[in-house]
Amino acid sequence: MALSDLKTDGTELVVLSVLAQEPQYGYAISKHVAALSDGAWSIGAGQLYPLLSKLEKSKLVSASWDEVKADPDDSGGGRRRKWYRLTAKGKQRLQQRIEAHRKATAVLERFIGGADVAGGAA
Amino acid sequence: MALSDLKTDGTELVVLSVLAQEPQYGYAISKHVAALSDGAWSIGAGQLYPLLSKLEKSKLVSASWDEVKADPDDSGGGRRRKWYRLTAKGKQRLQQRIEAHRKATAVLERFIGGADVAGGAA
DNA sequence: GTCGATATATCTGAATACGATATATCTATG
DNA sequence: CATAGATATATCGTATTCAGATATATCGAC
Repeated sequence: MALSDLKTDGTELVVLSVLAQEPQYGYAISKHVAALSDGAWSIGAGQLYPLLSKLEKSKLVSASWDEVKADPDDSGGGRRRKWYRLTAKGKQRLQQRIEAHRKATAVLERFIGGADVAGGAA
Repeated sequence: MALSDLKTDGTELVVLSVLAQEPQYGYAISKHVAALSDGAWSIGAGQLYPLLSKLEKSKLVSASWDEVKADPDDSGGGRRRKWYRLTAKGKQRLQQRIEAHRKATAVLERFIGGADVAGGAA
């Protein structure tokens, strides 16, 4: 496993978690991540869209375009948003990721615990 | 921060933690990691030695060769081993990494907590 | 009508991971 | 003695991944 669980795409875990609460479009996901992490984390467009595309291909999320026509008089079409929602398969994957993360964190605590002489925690 | 703290070199954190307990040589570190993680994790030579070299250059660890002569009486000795020990700077770095990891884990729980509807909790 | 925010998407240079490879010593077995 | 496997350190090469830069287009504010 080569320590992979410590980093097995934290971005994927976060995005799946966000989508587990409600369907979102890409830009909103990135804003949501920044907000919920108090600005500590950010997902750039260069990571988000390839990831969403990958998730869609592997059937973990389903996607559909929402054509927003704000007003019938509006000559233009409207801003296009692509909405993503978790599939049943995606929910399974999310639970797997959560379990793997918690297990990896527990193992890591064995290492950290023995070394954390200044932190105070036992 | 781009979600980096979730994975900011878990290998480095683990290696520093191992060295925080007592000086070790490379091969022993890799065996120790496998043992303490119940075989869940492994650090290949291709990752370990470049990492140790990097840590040494940045003064987080100090290293010295243990030249054991091929003494017939000295069973188990005679092979060249390079011993690594944490420097004061390395201990500081380790504490920083531990804090960053715990903080990142706490933030991640905000995301996971809202999504973990099927897990043991709920 | 220009600027910044919204919105999706790809490209690219840099860093990293991990297995494979190389060298050499020690131990166990035939 | 020969051979193989474990110990021990170290580099290489390919593949993946990152994160910023770039591209396109709409919308609201001034």
